[in-house]
Amino acid sequence: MKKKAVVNNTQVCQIRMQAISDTMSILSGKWKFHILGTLIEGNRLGFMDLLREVKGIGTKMLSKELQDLEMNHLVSRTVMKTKPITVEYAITEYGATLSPLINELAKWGIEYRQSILKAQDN
Amino acid sequence: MKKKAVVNNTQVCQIRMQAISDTMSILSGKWKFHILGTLIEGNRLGFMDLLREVKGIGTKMLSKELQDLEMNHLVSRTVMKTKPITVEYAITEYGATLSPLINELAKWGIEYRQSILKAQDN
DNA sequence: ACCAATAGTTTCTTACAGGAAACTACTTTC
DNA sequence: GAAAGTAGTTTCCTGTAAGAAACTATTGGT
Repeated sequence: MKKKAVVNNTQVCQIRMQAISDTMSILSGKWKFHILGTLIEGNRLGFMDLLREVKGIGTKMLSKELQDLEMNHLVSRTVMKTKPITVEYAITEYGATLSPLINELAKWGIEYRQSILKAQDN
Repeated sequence: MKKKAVVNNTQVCQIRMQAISDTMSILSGKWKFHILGTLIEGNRLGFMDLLREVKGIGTKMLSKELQDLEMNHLVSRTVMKTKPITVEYAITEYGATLSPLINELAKWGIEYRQSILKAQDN
């Protein structure tokens, strides 16, 4: 009798797994959370502002990541008719729905650090 | 007057960013969430069980990812004195603290799918 | 003796992510 | 007219993630 998968073959499980993959794929890469976090914090930033805020990122990556985020409607891009032209990036209403998730990530990471410190005290 | 970063230079912000990086680094890779989700669902699984449950993964990746998770105390590995030897992997108490985060990821992904379907109805 | 199942490790190869630096293009300021 | 600021793009290079396949090693079943 061959064994089969028994845990992960319920439909609810499949859908959840797929959903997690979707989310992670949209937020993949080294910089997405930094950019989103920065835009949630200080709304309406120019390209050069973001380049300064998101420490370590280069123009290529910033440009590419912003395009990804814009494509997924998490960030809006507005060209202003100033001279020289400036571009304003902002978090969208939809992008703001990521806040609880980002908070969970931050919360877990902070607690993780604390648990390591505690473990070292022994 | 040179512009400086103004949004992300508060200490709270720095700590949160670092925490998010920590979390993402611990959960990095294509398979971590699948493995953790599977172990949360069905506790105590053998290596071959996981190989069957986590669809698409190979032995090398499963082995490596389990080592990572064990190193970070999210998963426990117990060698049973059966013959032939079997190994039981289980989520730790600490690993279970990831549940809220995993739920948020799944929730957001499911809502994302629904928002795309709605947008197509227009 | 041979196959199947346990739990991995090792090797080889490929694809992609990401970084550095140079470049485009326009405008304002000195 | 040169420098500096706006917002990117392009090219070239490298390290790592990941997959496929073969291999080790032990034991049980027929």
